[in-house]
Amino acid sequence: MHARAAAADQTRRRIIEAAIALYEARGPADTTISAVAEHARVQRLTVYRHFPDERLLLDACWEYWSVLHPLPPRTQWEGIADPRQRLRAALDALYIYYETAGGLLERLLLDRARMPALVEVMEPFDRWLTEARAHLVEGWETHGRSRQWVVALIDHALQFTTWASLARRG
Amino acid sequence: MHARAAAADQTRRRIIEAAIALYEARGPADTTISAVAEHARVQRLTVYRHFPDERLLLDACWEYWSVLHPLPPRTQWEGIADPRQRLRAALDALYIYYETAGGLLERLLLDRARMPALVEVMEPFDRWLTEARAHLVEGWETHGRSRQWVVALIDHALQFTTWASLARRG
DNA sequence: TATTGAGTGTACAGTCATGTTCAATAAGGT
DNA sequence: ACCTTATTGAACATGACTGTACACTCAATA
Repeated sequence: MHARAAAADQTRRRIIEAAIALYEARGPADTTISAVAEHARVQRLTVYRHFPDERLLLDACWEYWSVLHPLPPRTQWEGIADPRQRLRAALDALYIYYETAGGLLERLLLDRARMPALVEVMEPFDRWLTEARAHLVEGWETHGRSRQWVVALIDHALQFTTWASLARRG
Repeated sequence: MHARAAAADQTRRRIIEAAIALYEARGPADTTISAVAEHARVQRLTVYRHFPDERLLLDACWEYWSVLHPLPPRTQWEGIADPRQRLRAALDALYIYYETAGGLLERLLLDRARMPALVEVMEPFDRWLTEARAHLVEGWETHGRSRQWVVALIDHALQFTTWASLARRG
């Protein structure tokens, strides 16, 4: 019970990689099981065998992909006392992440409105952002501005769309 | 030949308004002809009679909606000499537009990737942004930064996503 | 060697939207 | 009163995708 399971795992991986490729190309909401099977050069039934529910495929893809594109560890900046330097370090790390993960991430974020399951699947990403923001808004002086202003700006800087908009022009 | 044409126009308007409502709720890409007919309380065939092609419906909706939500005239700021004040005036006007038009605009921008026709339909909007940017980037002093930096920042400030992200928190 | 099971090929029923046709209705126009 | 026409209601063929079923192959395993 070894070479057998390995072959099955190989098939499973092919399916996952095909799904991710299609997610990236057309977005998960427009990716059909049929297309995944075809792209993985596998019978449609085989996909159902490995992933009876589409949600299971989604989970598997996210897990597989998360290992290839890990979110930057918060330890990189949470020791920095100066809020300005801390934010800079955090944004540097986050923007590198966006740079490498952006291909799929963009599609996932776009399709969240249409696929409720995506919101749950991407929960680690949202939690990362939320916790990072909570940490990064501490310690700033509000030069006359309201504190809400600082939060809004930092939150905006963390958004993927912000990085995408700025990166488009360098 | 009067009350007759008026009634037909009324039906046409009901269809357009129903379509816009659905575009705003689910996005144009996920709006079916059947749903439009149902929402307008009209037979599906009637929709086809008025708009043989889905593209024609899209055009009619954009035209109808554009009148209700006109883009701010560029004359509001193009006379201002100081680039800083000029940008401020332009952003004020644009953000008011986003405030009122955002409901549908957000959906249209989201669905552009899936509906090539949308890109053509929204061409006036894109052209507005392009021309505004070309005008607004003039006259700035680049304090050591490259000129590309100025363009990127102004372009970013004009984006709908920027307004949406900042407006979410005030 | 007999068995197990992953994967195949085909098939069928069900759903949903499309696009088109046809006869019937009801109201406006002349 | 007679024509015109927008709208209706029903029908039909088509296409894409889903989910499930069944019989089959072939290689790994015990």
